Amino acid sequence: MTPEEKPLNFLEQIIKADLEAGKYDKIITRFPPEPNGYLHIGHAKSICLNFGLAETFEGECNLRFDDTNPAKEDDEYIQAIIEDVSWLGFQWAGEVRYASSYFDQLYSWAVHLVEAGKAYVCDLSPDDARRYRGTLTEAGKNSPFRDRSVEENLHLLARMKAGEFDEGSKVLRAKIDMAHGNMNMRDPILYRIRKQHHHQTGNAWCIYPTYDFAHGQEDAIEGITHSICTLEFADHRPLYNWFIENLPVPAKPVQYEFGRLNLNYTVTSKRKLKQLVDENFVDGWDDPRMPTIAGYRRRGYTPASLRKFCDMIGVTKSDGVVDVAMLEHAIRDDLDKNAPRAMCVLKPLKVTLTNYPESKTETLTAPGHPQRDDLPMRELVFAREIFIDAEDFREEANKKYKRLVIGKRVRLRNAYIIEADEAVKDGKGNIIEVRARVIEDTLGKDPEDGVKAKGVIHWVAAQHCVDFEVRLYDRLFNDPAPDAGDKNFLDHINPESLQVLTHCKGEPGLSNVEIGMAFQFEREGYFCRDSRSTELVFNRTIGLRDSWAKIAD
RNA sequence: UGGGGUGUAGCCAAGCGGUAAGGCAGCGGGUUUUGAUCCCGUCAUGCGAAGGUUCGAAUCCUUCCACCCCAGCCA
Repeated sequence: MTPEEKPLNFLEQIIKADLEAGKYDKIITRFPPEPNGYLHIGHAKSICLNFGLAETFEGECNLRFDDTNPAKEDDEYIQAIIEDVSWLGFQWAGEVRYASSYFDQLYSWAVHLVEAGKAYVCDLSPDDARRYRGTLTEAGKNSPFRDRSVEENLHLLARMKAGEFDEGSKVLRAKIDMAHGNMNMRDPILYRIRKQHHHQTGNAWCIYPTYDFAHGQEDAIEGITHSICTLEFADHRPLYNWFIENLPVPAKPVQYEFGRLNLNYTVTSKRKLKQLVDENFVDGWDDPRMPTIAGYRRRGYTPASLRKFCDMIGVTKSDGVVDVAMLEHAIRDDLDKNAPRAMCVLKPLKVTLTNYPESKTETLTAPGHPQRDDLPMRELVFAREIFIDAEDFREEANKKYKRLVIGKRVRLRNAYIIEADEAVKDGKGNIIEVRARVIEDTLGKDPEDGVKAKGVIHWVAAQHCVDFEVRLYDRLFNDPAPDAGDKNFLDHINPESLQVLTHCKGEPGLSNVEIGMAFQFEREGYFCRDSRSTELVFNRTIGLRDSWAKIAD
């Protein structure tokens, strides 16, 4: 399907209609993360949505940190988030923005509500406040502090701001309706006392606005036209609108909600991801097994693959669970088209070519990519002793096995056909070497005797290869829904999510590749050079699709 | 017993009264010096259920059912 045929999602339909109706000259969206953790794949969906909408409709998208809770936030997260959004390939309009830079304005709007008799200082303790709030099916009751005079409220609010009260002793609440069916409308809290150092404003404040009181007003200040958030905020919308209607804001943004991304075999909850990091189940926020943008980056996923994935899954209001196979498809698709090929033997088994002279070597050339001639050719050295993968040899096998078997032939990728003669074993019966023969004149052609090779295997010359470590990553969880119901996600961590292989043997060209550089190790999968190791280490991004694996078992 | 939201194939998802797009996964076949890629074919008489309106319903109406979110001084 060509791009112009692609159906519009519900948000695109709304925006298109708004623009056609002349409601806006230009749309402005925003991506508003709280800097309390690293961004994960679910955020990637939101980023692609918000920035994508701005791109599609020639509008703008802001990057704004929703930093209203200093207790959970950290500057480290701000830097990481900025890097991740940039890496995905998006550019925000103007400078990075902070909710905290609007604190003065927010405070004066709080005063405005107090003056209008629409907000009051409440002394209820957190426990009492909960009791007064009622339940899902029973109305709450009014706080005994609800009818304080405007003057008293003004005075108390000023004293809260001045730091005269303890944390938890007072809050500022909107005066709406304690019997409302929507809990968010039962006199929601606007300000709470937090005597905390803030990463942006330092010690300037000891009261901080809540999400509800801050978010819509931030949107209004920035002239956001379409404020897009996830489904769980849908019942905050009436409150969002209440503030917009009761405050002298410079614009009237509208909130829309979409279904957040859920991925099977994956956990996407900042709290749980933080726990994996803090309790050392993984190596950090950018551990290649983490579903964080930083993790995918280090794993070898490309920005294009993540954007393609977000494009594939669509945007709707239904909450489903996307099959992680879709993500894997997106990265395979990108890397298949773009990653140069190389050969790497993961589990080396020596093969001696008995009819190939000991002193002889040949330099062979191989294409950088089978379907692309714009990628440079590579040079391979062929010699008497080579390594093949232990999995590619069996003393005997049935007809389905298309690799090296004694008495049978196999094609060495980009080189000769060989035929195996015998397996050499150690005292315990382990195969330690295979002795084989090169079939003459089979470089780029079939043997003259007409006996073709059944399969193709990869190899490297024993004296002309690079030795390095390879990290084989697999999914972090072995349960499709590790945190469903009352399951403990930690019980479903895949013990084989990381397998470290040392002394893997790669072709010579791999000796000096850039950090992050991606390759397809032919017949194995896609790998990229790890960004945190000074030594040569390759991370497996994803294996090749493997129909043999199904036949084999 | 409250409020909000969602139900189209194993999964994601088009569809907006004119007779069920597309992708992922799967299955079958072809090409192949990667058991990859690529190509071809196949995969919902059916749209949560039951009624109704209509020449015609996944689309409109009624009732019912299932699932998700909300009782933080988190976002």
